[in-house]
Amino acid sequence: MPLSIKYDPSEVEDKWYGRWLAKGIFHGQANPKKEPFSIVIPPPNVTGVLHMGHMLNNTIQDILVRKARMDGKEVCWVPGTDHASIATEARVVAMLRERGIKKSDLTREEFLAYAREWKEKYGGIILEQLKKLGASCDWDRTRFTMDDSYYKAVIRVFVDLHRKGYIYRGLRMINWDVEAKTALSNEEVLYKEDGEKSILYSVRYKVQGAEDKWIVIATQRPETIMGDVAIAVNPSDERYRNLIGKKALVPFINREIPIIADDYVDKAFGSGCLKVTPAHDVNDYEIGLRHNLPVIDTLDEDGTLNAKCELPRYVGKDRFVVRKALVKELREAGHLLNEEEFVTRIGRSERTNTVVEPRLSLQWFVRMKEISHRALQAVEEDEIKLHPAKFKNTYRHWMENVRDWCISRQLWWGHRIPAYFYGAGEEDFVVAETVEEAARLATAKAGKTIRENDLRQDSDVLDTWASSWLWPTAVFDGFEDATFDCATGKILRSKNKDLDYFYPSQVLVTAPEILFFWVARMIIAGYEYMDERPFDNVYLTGIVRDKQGRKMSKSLGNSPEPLELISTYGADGVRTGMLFSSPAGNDLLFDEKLCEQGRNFANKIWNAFRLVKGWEVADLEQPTENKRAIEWFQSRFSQSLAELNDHFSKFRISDALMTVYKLTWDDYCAWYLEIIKPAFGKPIDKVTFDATVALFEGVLKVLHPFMPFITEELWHELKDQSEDHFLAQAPWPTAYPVNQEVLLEAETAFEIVAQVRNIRSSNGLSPKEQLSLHAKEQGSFRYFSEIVAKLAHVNLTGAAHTSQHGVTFLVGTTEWVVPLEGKMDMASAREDLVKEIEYHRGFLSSVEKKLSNEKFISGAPPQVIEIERKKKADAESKIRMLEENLARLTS
RNA sequence: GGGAGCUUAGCUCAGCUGGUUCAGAGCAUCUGCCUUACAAGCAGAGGGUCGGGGGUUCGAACCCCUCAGCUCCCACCA
Repeated sequence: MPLSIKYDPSEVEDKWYGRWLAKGIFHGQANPKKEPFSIVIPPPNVTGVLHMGHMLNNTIQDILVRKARMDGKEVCWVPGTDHASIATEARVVAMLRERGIKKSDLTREEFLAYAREWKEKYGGIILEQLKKLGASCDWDRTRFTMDDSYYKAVIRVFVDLHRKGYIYRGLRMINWDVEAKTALSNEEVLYKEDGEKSILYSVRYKVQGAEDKWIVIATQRPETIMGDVAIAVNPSDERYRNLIGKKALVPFINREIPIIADDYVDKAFGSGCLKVTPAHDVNDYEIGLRHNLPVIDTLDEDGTLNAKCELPRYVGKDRFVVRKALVKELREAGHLLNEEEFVTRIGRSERTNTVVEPRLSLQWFVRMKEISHRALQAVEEDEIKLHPAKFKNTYRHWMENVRDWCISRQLWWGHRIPAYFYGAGEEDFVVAETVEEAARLATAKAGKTIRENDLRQDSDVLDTWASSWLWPTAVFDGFEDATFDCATGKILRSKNKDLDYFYPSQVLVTAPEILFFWVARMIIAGYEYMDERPFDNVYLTGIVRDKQGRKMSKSLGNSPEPLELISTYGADGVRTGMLFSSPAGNDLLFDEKLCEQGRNFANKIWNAFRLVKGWEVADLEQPTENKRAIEWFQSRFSQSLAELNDHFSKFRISDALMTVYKLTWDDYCAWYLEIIKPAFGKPIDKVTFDATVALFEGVLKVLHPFMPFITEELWHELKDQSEDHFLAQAPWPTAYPVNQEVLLEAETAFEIVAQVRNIRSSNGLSPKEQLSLHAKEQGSFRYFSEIVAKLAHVNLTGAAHTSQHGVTFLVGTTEWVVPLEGKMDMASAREDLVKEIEYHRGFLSSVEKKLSNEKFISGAPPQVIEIERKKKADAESKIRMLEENLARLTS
């Protein structure tokens, strides 16, 4: 059956993926005879679907992993998913809302049952999609951050860090949704692009102890003035310097508050005076801490004012109602001096669209400074290398300014904080892995019997990153009872074979935007629990954007559907397409044309295969040019291989692909196959054929990490391999001896061929027309005369007759002539010569200028001067030749 | 506001320690080809004052200063 002219990936891909899986070649396990190579996948959100970012990220991981497998390493790429508490909970809430169910009407257990149902339904999708891409993960090891063992690990770590004093409970301003009566994460607070219109009110406060002296503040929240505890001015503000240290009176309630100085205040904004309300503003809270001010919380959790506002007429009324009424009162009392419209950024709840209220509450924190200095050092000293290295700066800056990490989230979907309360006091709690243990500890702490039923577990869950930061160890069950020493809080790696063997992993491939959220914290946890870095290298990919440079997003609708791309262009085509323009750390401006280029490349390989496969092999003598071609390609292949290995070692994956691309297309197809290709219908000699297949095999091998499917298919077709012997497991090729002389001569020969083709093209001569070619000097070729003759369709003849009309060209310093009696376009030949002479004259004069510069002669090293002298001599002789030719053409 | 980075061909990017592997690659463009593996292709060609200005040096895409533009991260203005 004749082979199709086009490569069809559809059947090929599923076939080979199935066979690889069936044979278990992606599974890795401790093997002391081999070097380990492991990667842990950045776990995608469990309910997520594959997007272009995943495609890029996982393609890179797969390339690295497949290369390592061919390098003979014991490879383990651990896949899995993240429970993604906020994202998943939000989606479950939305799903319930569609069904007419409100989260607030459900108990925690009911809600979690829905969430689990959701997870079961959608949880595996993204991993199945990764298989379509060809991802060679060790699927037997698939993990989920809320698997029982993983859950236990997270809780164990919380307990351990608390015991070590790294976790504490503290006050923190959070975003509060007064309608849903719940805290919101930053991600759930939305800001309108251009802000929202609001009114800035100027309100006067009486200065204590001075007749008719007032201080004017600007606020957009007059309803909070009863919570004021100070007025702040900038210390360098001359206008108010004499007021610092005095007191002011809050309107209506006449509470005394100090006038203080703080750098935070912007002299130019409003009146330059800021009312400080620590309970209702983050910055005010910070100022309050600095100046030791009290906190007066005048708002209840439903957004109404409480008794602390000291104005009974407003207690129980909504903050916006109060604002309106209070503005009226202020105006009537003459305290309102000005109202102006201005645009401000107001946060609204993603869930209820209500204006978010900053609110103080008790949260759990990790002390980051204390726990993170080894992690900073590790990157500083290149114990962990970032690629590209420019991210070191960003990393350092963050680590040096790291703030305590708030790890509690007011959600249900996640790891529930293992703190158990037994009394009303702030300190009446214990932290324990189990409720039994908690009861025991509580009894001891309280000094009286506390039963499990008397305990209330903290209702919050942990930040998602407080589970995923354990990923590199937890996926290997590092925190299981048998290997975790609860007394020291260290993992005993010798008791866990897999962990001992595969940790640390060789590389982590992820996006720079989670360098801090995730990468830095994994490093911290790695040192804390393993006493060792979690990975040797971090490869940071860019963001996938569209052609116009916009981030790909659902709402813009500019993100292609990955699976459709795969079915249109083939997985190999999409993989290479994504990598054609994707150096580490650079954003990828995605264009479907790149996938098209990838598909075309696959097709090119396919057709090379068709050509070779179609040859009839005969027991002939091997033509010289074939022998030379084989020698040359072996050297060329080895050169590329060295380049390729170098690129891989530096994680320059795009460059590696480009090397393979050019080796395949230019060197193997365009030059090598064209040289050895027998005339139509003629057989090829066996020696050449066998060598060609062997060389093809080498090309397929280096292509395989990038294009696993087509290469596996062709490898089997080409060599009749047994079905359960895979290219995916074949050893990476080794270099042939490199013959520099052959390489150099090939370069010259190919340039001559191109020059002759150019002459045909500019003189309108057919490629088939036999021409002759000769050098001005003898003995120009040692190996390549037959090859030039074949490719350029020329007869190589002896020295030129100077009288002949012909086109000449220079390659290196040798002059070549193609006699074209009567067939040539004299005018254009002359024009070309004149242009070339001009160019060389210009070049010559710049060299001469350099050489006549006294300072250059005395300052530059001798070899540089020597090079310049040679340039001068070469240019002069070229000009001489060209001028002679021009004279001949003109005569 | 604090920090980091970028600017080289129409586009996306290489360019390591300052000098012949220095001005490159892929794509796109233009010209000619349906030449028996491939038009998803073949052959050939054109294209850049290395963001502007200044400096250091015998010599600068590369080092320093400065201006302009862009991008990202963190904190966010009562």
